[in-house]
Amino acid sequence: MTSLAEENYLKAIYKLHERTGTMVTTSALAETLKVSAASVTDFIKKIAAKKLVSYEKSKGVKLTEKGRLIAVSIIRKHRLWEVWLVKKLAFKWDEVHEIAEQLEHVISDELIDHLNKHLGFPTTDPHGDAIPDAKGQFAKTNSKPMLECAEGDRVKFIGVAEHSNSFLQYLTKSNVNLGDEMLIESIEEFDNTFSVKINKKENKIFSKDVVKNLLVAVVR
Amino acid sequence: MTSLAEENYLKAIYKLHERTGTMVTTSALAETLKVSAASVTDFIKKIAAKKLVSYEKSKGVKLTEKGRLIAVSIIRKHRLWEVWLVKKLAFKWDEVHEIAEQLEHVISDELIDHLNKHLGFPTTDPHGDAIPDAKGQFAKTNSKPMLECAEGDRVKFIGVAEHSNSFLQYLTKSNVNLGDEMLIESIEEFDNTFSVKINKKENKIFSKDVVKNLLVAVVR
DNA sequence: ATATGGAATTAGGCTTACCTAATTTATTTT
DNA sequence: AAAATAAATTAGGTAAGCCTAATTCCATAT
Repeated sequence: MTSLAEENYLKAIYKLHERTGTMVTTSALAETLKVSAASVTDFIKKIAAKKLVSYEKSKGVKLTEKGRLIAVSIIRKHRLWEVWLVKKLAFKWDEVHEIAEQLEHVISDELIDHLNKHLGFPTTDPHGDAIPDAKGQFAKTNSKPMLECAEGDRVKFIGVAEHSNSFLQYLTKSNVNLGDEMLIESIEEFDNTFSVKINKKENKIFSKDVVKNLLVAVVR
Repeated sequence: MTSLAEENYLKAIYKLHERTGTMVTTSALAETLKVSAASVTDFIKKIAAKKLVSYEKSKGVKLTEKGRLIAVSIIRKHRLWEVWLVKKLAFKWDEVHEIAEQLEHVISDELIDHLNKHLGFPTTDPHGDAIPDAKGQFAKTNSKPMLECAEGDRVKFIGVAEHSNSFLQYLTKSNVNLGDEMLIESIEEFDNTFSVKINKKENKIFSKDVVKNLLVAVVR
């Protein structure tokens, strides 16, 4: 018996913890869920009573293993639906989030199994994020922000650290796509502007704001 | 702004009206929605205030055009999802109802358009029910229960009047499938048992309870 | 060690969609 | 037509998930 609200709280706690690595604060949750801090305090007490989170008054919350499994199953569903929307329904990668936010709450393990099979058991979503398996395990990846690369590195673009429509649309418009191979030709030390050769053809200039959000894997 | 509960009430009213042809009673709604009659009276007043139904106290409700359009759009989504579940995900026709009951409430016109296209613009669902178009129009069909046929009629099995799992599973088990051609060889006058030749090969005996739920179109 | 500003909690309320019990209305049966 | 029965409505109440306003807690600066 997991309500819609519960699923959204657990998912938000998971994602905030992923970003910060610390306990999740009431105000951060209120901000992401667009509800008042008072509502968050209220709700947290309820899910703490159900042992989905551990709660330290005035300090914040952390998912229990039970809560984590629910959160991850929602994320799994969300990402599988995103793959479907892009691969089968021809949506763009910047159009799928809101729809997947609804689809992720549909309850049927058989549905998810069939969908997973229909998609050929994908391991990443259209933004390069890993899809956890049915047991809640993530394959670990060796990606890092391009910002951490050095001149001369040859890398593959495998994910984004920022999922806003404006960033995704900037990449689409610039014809930068997941899977592209990139050679970092030079880095301007002053402002971290990167000069990159893409797929051995085009040259592109990326600002620091861009390279810190491009996740890459070093090739060779 | 149509809530989940509203969508379910409107759909239930639509379906009950379709079966009975009359105003829909409080008790019939309570029965199908599995809520108390008092809750129904309550809710009906709210949707009547929104002009989704016309309500005559103690007599029942009828959908307004506004309410009908919402109900039909839910039915459209439900049936498109059922097609997807059967055609693309390989579910059986008796496994899709509950899942489609959840998917039908996902809100995105673009999603439905893309899904419709992905499915090749189907006009009927896996049970032979017509899928209304985006404007809420149904193509009219000329189907009738096999019970109304005469000896010697050659017909095509195009739908079911009863959607229970037990009936659907009976048909599957008997290897009777949508699209089968059937020749009515004889009818036992006493109890309306039909002897039918299917696809010019197998002979089958159908009880009255079966033939009244097989919807067919006369061929030629 | 204390004051202060921001974060969190408590108190008290609201709305939605449900409930049971009591009452009223409508339909049958006698 | 009156009585009995069935259906519908009203009255009063609950839980979930939200709100604002008031209060308390906590970290930091003085």
